[in-house]
Amino acid sequence: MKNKEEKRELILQAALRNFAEEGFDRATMQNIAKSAGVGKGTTYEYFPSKEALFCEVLLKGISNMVDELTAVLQQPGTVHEKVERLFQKNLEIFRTKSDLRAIMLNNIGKIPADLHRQLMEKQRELLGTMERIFTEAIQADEMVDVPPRIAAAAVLNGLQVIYTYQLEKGETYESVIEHYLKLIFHGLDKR
Amino acid sequence: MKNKEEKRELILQAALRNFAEEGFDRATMQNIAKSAGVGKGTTYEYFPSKEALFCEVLLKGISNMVDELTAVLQQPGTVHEKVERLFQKNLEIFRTKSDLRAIMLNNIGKIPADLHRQLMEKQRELLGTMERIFTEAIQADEMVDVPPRIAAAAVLNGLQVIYTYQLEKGETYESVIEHYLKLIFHGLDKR
Amino acid sequence: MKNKEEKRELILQAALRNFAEEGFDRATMQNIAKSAGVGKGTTYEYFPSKEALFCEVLLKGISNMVDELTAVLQQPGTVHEKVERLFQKNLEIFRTKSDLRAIMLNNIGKIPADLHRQLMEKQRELLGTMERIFTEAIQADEMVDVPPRIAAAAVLNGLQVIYTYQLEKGETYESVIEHYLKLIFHGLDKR
Amino acid sequence: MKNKEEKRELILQAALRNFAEEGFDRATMQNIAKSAGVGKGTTYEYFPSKEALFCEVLLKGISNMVDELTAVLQQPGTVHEKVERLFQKNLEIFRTKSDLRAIMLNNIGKIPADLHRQLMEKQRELLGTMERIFTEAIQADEMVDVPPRIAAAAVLNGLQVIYTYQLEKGETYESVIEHYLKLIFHGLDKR
DNA sequence: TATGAATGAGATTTCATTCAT
DNA sequence: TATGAATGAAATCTCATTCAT
Repeated sequence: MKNKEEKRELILQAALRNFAEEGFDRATMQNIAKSAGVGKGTTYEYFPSKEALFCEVLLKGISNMVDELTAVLQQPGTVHEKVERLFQKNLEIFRTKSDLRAIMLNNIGKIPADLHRQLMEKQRELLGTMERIFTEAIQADEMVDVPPRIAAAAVLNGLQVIYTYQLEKGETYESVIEHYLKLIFHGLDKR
Repeated sequence: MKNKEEKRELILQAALRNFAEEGFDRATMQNIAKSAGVGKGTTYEYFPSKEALFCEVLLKGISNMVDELTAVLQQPGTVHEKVERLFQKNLEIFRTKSDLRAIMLNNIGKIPADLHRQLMEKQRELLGTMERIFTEAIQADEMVDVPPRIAAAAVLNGLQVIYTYQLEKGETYESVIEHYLKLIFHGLDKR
Repeated sequence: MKNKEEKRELILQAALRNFAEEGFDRATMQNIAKSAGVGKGTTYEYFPSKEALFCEVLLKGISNMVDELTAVLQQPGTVHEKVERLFQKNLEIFRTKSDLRAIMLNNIGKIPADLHRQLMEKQRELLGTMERIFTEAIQADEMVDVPPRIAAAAVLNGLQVIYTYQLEKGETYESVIEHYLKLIFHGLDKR
Repeated sequence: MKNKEEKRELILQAALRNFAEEGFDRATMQNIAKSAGVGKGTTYEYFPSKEALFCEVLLKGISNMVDELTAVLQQPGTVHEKVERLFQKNLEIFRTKSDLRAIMLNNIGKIPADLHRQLMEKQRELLGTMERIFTEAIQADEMVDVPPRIAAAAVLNGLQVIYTYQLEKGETYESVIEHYLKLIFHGLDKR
């Protein structure tokens, strides 16, 4: 017999898959339970409602993701190195956690205000970290003097390109990122 | 008495509002009809199904939006001017067409394959226009030599910042855009 | 412009076809009107309701059918000849008025009590005619002495065989009827 | 608490009654559920759709009926005895299973092609049994030499008389059957 | 008189949630 | 604790009928 924590985790993972594939409304507790290999009623022993389950899936997933991104930013190095590692980690997440991103993309409107606040808070954490790095870099004369918060937002927003960009023949995500980073650091204008 | 085209438009607008506020699944034909000031059955006189209505709302909205953005890119000017106008038009759309964006954000998963293809096509049009502008600018030695498609994707992706950025005290979207454009053209690195 | 009676007839015929193909519930006034080449509202100028239209279609059709069958019974001849003509006329009706029979088969339950009474009355007329013929034949010692009403019911019931019998290779309805008549007159027992 | 099989049976019986009284289209799952003493959703736990429920009701009922009729034909005896028992069993069914017949009469058009094939197959079984009996009887010189299949169809068709015949004062179904059988065996002609 | 746009009652079906076992 | 049978609210869609033109 599995212990409680393991079964809880099983349900969370099954929910992640189902919400990703079907979206919040179309995913059913029935299927989530079946995916998890438990009875329908059992899910309600661990989570009080479908919405609560959804929230936990999302909060946990996003938190992990943000934590991973934050971690690479906090490793020592230049701004260049940090941003580059950020994009590489982002690619890794894109490749390994498609479920989470699918949920994010399709269910933003289903997120209760309460959870939304928590999620924004998490995101702001990452933005804050990025901003701090830029502030220091500006002070250290390591980069151009732009409002660091806007720069941080711009770079973080750039992480999304990978989710919409259609690879051309011969391109790899790695090569795209390489060019993308060049743009971020050099800009469009010639020097 | 309104004529048929006007009533159709009325329903489309009511649907836009409802889909934006509730998402596809939660929005009900009942409410859309009430919003439009018509009976439930009447909506079915104009649109064969909820999905068909949804598709038309989306296709029409996105098409208009892309057309507007494309239009400003095609007015004469330097790359600088074009990209700047693009961001300003984007801000204008953001301020006037929040409903459409809300639908886009929350219902990607509900978009039928058929419509999805049409939408991607529209989006590719815009990307293509941007890419062509960059290609010419590179040939004219007006901008740095990066793969123009990637640059185009980067700039277009940048349009989304406005939808997530949280204004600080004293900031306006106009000032944010100003800094943002500076980043796009100059990059983070000092010269 | 057609006159009123012609348009009425047009609607009745369209209704006959539609009720036959779809059954009472599935047939729609919309389609009936379209089949008749008139507007939806127009049908209501001629018939107060869907049910009323259905009743008139049925009553008219059955009345015609019974009248045709009655007519052949009233032509002079022996019992043999009359019953034989009855079956032949029945075959003719089967071949030319499949719509009416389709309605009869599938919509008995939809027939309002009021119409049902009228229909039974019509049927009883035919039964009565047949019964009278048998009564006379018995008195004339032309046929065996059985309760003429039961004999009449048996023969009339026999008319239905044609609607369920599946022809074998080489058989024709004509040949089936020939054997069938032999049975009616001679019975199963050897003599 | 009833077990699953019993509840299933309860719903089937409620459906039988409702389909008989209202016809397929007018009968509602709501009412069927109420008749069965269960909730609306419960019916869908046992039958995937209204149509599936209808099919099962019909197939089960007809199968039972045909099996009962077949059984009496297979008991030993002369052709006379067999046909007589057939009519008596038919009367018994008529008296005890009016619901089923009502459905048959009023909903032929609602029967899905798939079920229709199964039903015809069942009916053909009975026709085949009857035909075989007649074939043997003819070979044994026990009855007149008519195509046995036609004779079988005629006799089986005769079973329906009971569903349309209106009893006169002083008549009973038993007496009607008695005369009817006489007709089948002796025919109308005098000897 | 002829029309068809407008309507809303009503049907089937889904599924989150409860609760007896 | 774990289960799944039972439930009914709610959503989409159909169509007879009305009525303004």
